[in-house]
Amino acid sequence: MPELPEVEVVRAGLAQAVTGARVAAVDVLDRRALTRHDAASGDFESLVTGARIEAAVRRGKFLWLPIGDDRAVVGHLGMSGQLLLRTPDHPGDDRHARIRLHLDHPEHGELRIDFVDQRTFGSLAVDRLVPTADGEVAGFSPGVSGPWARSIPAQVSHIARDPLDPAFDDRRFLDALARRASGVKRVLLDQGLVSGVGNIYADEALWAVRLHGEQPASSLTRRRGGELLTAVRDVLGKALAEGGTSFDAQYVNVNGASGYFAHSLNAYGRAGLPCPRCGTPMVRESFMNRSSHRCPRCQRLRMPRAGAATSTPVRTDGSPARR
DNA sequence: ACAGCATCCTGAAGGC
DNA sequence: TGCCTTCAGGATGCTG
Repeated sequence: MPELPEVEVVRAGLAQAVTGARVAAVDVLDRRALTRHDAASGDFESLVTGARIEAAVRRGKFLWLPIGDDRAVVGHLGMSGQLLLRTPDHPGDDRHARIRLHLDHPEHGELRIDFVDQRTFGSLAVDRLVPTADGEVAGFSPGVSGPWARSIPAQVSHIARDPLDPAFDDRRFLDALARRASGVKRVLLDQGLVSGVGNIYADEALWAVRLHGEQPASSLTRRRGGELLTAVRDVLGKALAEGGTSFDAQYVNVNGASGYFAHSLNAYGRAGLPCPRCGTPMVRESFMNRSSHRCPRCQRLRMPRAGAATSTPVRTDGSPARR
């Protein structure tokens, strides 16, 4: 389940069920689900079997289960991955079940985590934990802490903090925006700069602040950049409060239930439908092998005039230039 | 160093 | 019915 809100719903579901559990056995049904596992560090099954799960932590769209102080089981759901909590006797006959973790919890008894993934872009891996670059807590795992808290899986260390992380550095993000000539949507999707935002929530945030996705990031005023960041936080937070976005049974929580945010979408998937703000039919445009959705009236491209000093951002909110 | 594209994979949906 | 094309919420590695 792709973006931050959906991954957080999964993390929260796992945290309350599996923290303190021990891994009794592992079934790897499809080794393609281990493409991010470095076999040089040892066999996935033997590293996980017998381990005690300390917590469930998330940064952006990555989540991990610390096992001991310096290792974790890292998960990424890719486009279609699910982590489902099941009873030990569940048939688990899903066509796309890739990995099963059989757990034993001191209070909840026996249970199972099934990693199910149709398209196999997702994966599990055991990775070593390395100290965070800024020395702060690595990710989101409310109410639980331990020696692992300020460490991050090595393969996640290049991923930026997400905008809901208290240690997210707003100033650094705005500085980066000012330096990037790329379209602002592309920048929002760069997980090395700000994590957790994907195609849906990028379109939603851009709609909220009336920005065209191809607007050069460096053309935004600092103030517009700040408004965009606020909009990103707002849309992620609201989606999270509604349990994430689901269009079909593919995007579900650990119990297989869907979220409700699809009803609240203003831009994504609304090609041909009226813009909720001005009524103009929304358009869909091709972008990076996928789609962008926007209102052609509210979200216009405002290119800097040729010959204008590039250091002077253009106004992008439609208000008359002053001063 | 950065920007942008192709690629991994499976299944659903729509056109003919 | 069947075949073909297009599309899907992601990250990465390669190219220029």
